[in-house]
Amino acid sequence: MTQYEVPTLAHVAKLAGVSENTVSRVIRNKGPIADDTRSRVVKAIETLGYVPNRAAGSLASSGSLLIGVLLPSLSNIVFPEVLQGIHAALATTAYQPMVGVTNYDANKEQDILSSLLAWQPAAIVTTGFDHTDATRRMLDNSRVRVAELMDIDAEPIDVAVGLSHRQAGYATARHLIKRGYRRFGYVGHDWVADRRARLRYEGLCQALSEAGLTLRAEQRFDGPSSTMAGRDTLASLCSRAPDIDAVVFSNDDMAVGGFFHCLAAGIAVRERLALFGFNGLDIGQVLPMPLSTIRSNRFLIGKTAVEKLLESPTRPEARVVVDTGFDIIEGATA
Amino acid sequence: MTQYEVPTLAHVAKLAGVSENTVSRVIRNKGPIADDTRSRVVKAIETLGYVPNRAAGSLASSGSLLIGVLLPSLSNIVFPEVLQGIHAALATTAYQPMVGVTNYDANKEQDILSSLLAWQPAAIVTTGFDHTDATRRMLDNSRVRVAELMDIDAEPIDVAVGLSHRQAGYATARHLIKRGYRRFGYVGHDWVADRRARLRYEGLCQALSEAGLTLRAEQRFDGPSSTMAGRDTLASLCSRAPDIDAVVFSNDDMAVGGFFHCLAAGIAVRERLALFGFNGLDIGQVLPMPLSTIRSNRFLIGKTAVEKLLESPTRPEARVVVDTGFDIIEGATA
DNA sequence: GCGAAATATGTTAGCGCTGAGATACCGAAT
DNA sequence: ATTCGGTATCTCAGCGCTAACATATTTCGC
Repeated sequence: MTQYEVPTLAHVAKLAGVSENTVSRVIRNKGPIADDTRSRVVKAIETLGYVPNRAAGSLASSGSLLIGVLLPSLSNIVFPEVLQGIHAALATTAYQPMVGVTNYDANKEQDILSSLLAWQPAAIVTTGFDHTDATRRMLDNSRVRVAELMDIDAEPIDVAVGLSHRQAGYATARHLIKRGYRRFGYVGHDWVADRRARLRYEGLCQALSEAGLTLRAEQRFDGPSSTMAGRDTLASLCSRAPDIDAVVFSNDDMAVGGFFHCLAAGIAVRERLALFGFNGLDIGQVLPMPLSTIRSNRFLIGKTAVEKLLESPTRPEARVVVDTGFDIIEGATA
Repeated sequence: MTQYEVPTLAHVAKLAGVSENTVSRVIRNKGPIADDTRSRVVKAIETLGYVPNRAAGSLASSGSLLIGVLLPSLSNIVFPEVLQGIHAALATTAYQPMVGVTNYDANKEQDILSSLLAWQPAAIVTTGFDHTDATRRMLDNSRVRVAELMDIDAEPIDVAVGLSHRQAGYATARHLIKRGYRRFGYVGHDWVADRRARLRYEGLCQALSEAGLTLRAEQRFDGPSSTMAGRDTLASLCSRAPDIDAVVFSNDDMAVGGFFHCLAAGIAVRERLALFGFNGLDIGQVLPMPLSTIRSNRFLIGKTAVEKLLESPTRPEARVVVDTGFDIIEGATA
């Protein structure tokens, strides 16, 4: 080995005085190895600073220790949290995640998926059920395990882990009705991209309708959710419908923005106008009045998904749906 | 090809009636190809649903289109933003990022780095200058390109992209002094992990000292930064040192928490107590009073780093330092 | 109209590793 | 002693692709 050559298995094998295959087995902890041999090999690896070439390994074994992860966005803190759960579940294993960001675009998802599949991942973790036909076909052909996260309101390809957003919306309305609110408003964001926000909205409307109520006013910001969008959209809603007594927001980011609007406009939160979010983000719970909202267990969703996937290398007969549930956080704003 | 076999180059080549190499060249857009041949190949690829095996490609060409990314955390929104910049710069290329999360732990960074290097990435993007010796050695041996992000207050391995945190701290103090504040407090978080927070602190102290001032009181939360930590730590600082007129926070998360404390405790922000953060996060700018802070250009840092790395596949002679700068956001809290 | 350059494609030898099977050695049971 | 099963190791082909070179065909300058 010259000074400028990256060491390979062969170099390690030669230095340790064993065959390449033996080195390989030491590294992968596979098959019986004499203690003496093992320590010689380990020493050789350290001496050379050998780093295995996984491309070669993956090629030879036609498989890899990669988990492909497809997330719609990283600016919405919810998804980094899911990713943390995924990392947590993988921490004790030899698997590594490989992350792609789709910007809520099914075609982009398809592109990224194909480049992820090119690495022969052991499994794919993706978000929601909105996939192109080509995406579904690729997933089927590759026969990798697939987890679809966040949502359980549809039939999964293999595993789904999440919560029923429809039920969450429904529960929101029931909770607010029980607390005496009657004149409801809704502040949302672009739900072409965010199908789950729409499901919550539908659940909300259904519960209202069952109680003989309707939304007095609603307004959707035409773009992704953000605190600023929540603040401005609530401002606009209030000027159009000053008589509402409770506003449901599409999520906590929007709701926190709404809270700031109330603060600036001198609207007494809860007494004059109740605010309700979704997600249970930290930021909502640190407000001078903790935000009333629903906790979705993002970390748990990521973690559970990976655990389920690693249970078996091949798809089981039956599809699996894991409901990670949700809790109402009473808070002080509704 | 039987029904349950994944198609390879050979299958495509046979179907299109050309050699494997020709197919490979069509896929990689390399070398001259007759239009007629190209379309036959493309059609064959589509017919078979062929997905190239990158492990094989990477092995054959001893290189890959991967960029290894090492981030200390995903819960601090700053890093997802950097990652977005990285994604943005890669979007027009065939490169893919492969992300690892180190939890601010240099040993974990080392472990993850070695598994990233096992995929023969074209470049590594990491955070800060705190690496173990083994990490430095691995990076040197592999001779991949390396970008160290966020910070430019030390000598980089190859490329550094970020801002001078020392100067940012210094500028904070100068700004506040100019506005008439004299009795300073500091609220921070665990800076064993977050070296950059400490650099800002040092710059701050230096500027104060040059102006004949000192920190009247300071308190550090023993854990990662968060809104809640900021709120509670400011509360504690205020009870110990009620006479201060300005508080510098280690970052915006902490500062927003501080703002909430003032709100809840009825402290008039700016009139009685000025608040100053760092980062220029959205959340700070949506408060009823926009937070006075310093904008660090996270997205730009990620984007620039990737652009610099892709300029050349090998390390240039001279090390490169890109200062993405910072701006003072005047805001309304200081 | 001939050689040189440009264009288009084919051939071959690995890249570094792992799976399958072969081999060698040992102690225990017959 | 012979067989046997277990343990430890080796041999070797080949995963799917690409680099390098070889070959064929066309184009063009003069």
